Amino acid sequence: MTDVQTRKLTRIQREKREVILQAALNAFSVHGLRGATLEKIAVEAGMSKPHVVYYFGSKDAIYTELLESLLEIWLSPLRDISPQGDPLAEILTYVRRKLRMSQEMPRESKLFATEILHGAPRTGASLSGDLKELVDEKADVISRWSAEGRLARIDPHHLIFSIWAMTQHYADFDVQVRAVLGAPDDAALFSDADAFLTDFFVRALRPTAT
Amino acid sequence: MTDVQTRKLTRIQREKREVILQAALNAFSVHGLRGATLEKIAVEAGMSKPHVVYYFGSKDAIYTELLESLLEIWLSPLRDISPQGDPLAEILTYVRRKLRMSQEMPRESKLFATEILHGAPRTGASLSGDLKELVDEKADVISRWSAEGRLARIDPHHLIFSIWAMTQHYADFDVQVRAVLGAPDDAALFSDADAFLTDFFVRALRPTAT
DNA sequence: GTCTATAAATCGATAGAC
DNA sequence: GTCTATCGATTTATAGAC
Repeated sequence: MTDVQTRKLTRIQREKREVILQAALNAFSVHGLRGATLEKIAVEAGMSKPHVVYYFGSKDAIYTELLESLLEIWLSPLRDISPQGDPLAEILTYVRRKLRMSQEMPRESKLFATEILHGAPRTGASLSGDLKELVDEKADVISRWSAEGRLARIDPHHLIFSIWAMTQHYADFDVQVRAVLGAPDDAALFSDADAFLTDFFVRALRPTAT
Repeated sequence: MTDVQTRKLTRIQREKREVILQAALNAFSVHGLRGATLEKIAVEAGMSKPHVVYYFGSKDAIYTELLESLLEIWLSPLRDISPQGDPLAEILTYVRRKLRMSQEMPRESKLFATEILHGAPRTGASLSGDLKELVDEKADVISRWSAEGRLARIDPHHLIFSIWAMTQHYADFDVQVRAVLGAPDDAALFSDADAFLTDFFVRALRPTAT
């Protein structure tokens, strides 16, 4: 390992790495790992191809670094679900934060989507390890809420899947969504989606009166 | 154009093309257009690389042919929603057929998912043309049902998006779903998903008593 | 129709000057 | 640290024998 990655970084080095990571995120999120080229990343980052390699060692290393550095942010809304909060409010907040992330971080959403779609060769261990642990923990919380009658009886794991699916759909398949809706502006689209999802989950999750 | 595609096909030619298309579907659905190689397709199809090219002209042509030939099947459940049927039953049937397609045709689901995720360069016109037309038509039907009080008041376009998202999630992100659930067998997973989705959409769509 | 051999292009990564 | 030039590997597609 002779790349700059393994040593202490100066401010300028950190900034350069950040520029490269942003350019790489643009490329990878649209074309995938194989489809994106070092050349395209270098041009967008405003430096030469060897210079990009100099900072990360390889194209693969940039991709892996992106995935790892974004994972915590990506999972934070789920992590923040609190057992002490109001059940319906906690879940609605989670849904809304995930939807807002689809609006504000569509590239990150697509990056994870392609990675998992292609079999998660770099993230497989993390999925069945840390992610499973986190989801199981929150699923337990939701189960308890259901058992206490504070939430409709519902399979907590599949509920979490449904939230992932519905919110990330607006980022991952935005081309299709916008084509079908006739290219609405961003604000209108996500405002409608927020209203829809809120209403949808309230109906599905409000405990039925006994 | 000198490939066999442009001429009338014998039975043997059709069968060979079908073998190639199946091998290509395996490769493209896992690795995407760029990630899949002609070599891998040829090996799996049991013939040489030039032979594969001989039958379709190019790797791109195989990919495009796959997308086009699968589109009708892929949209048929939506097309079959009948304005004459019972509203809730029609939509639940749609949800279940889409979920069954995720179980039985995961490769096709992933093929469309990667295509749209990467910006739908080959399908863009079809999305804002035929697909938009079909979705708008069915959205009108759902709107009428809502207006007549036979279904909850709900945004029909976003309802259709939510059905796409939740059902296709089980095919497109199956690696993640299985990792989080601890690798359940196929039958159990989709049986649970069916029960969850049925219950979920019944709650969300049943008209509220006035 | 089907193959082997290979051309042609692309792309990730390295060498070496400054 | 940063560049130009280029290597070497991969990969799509073609040439040409059978």
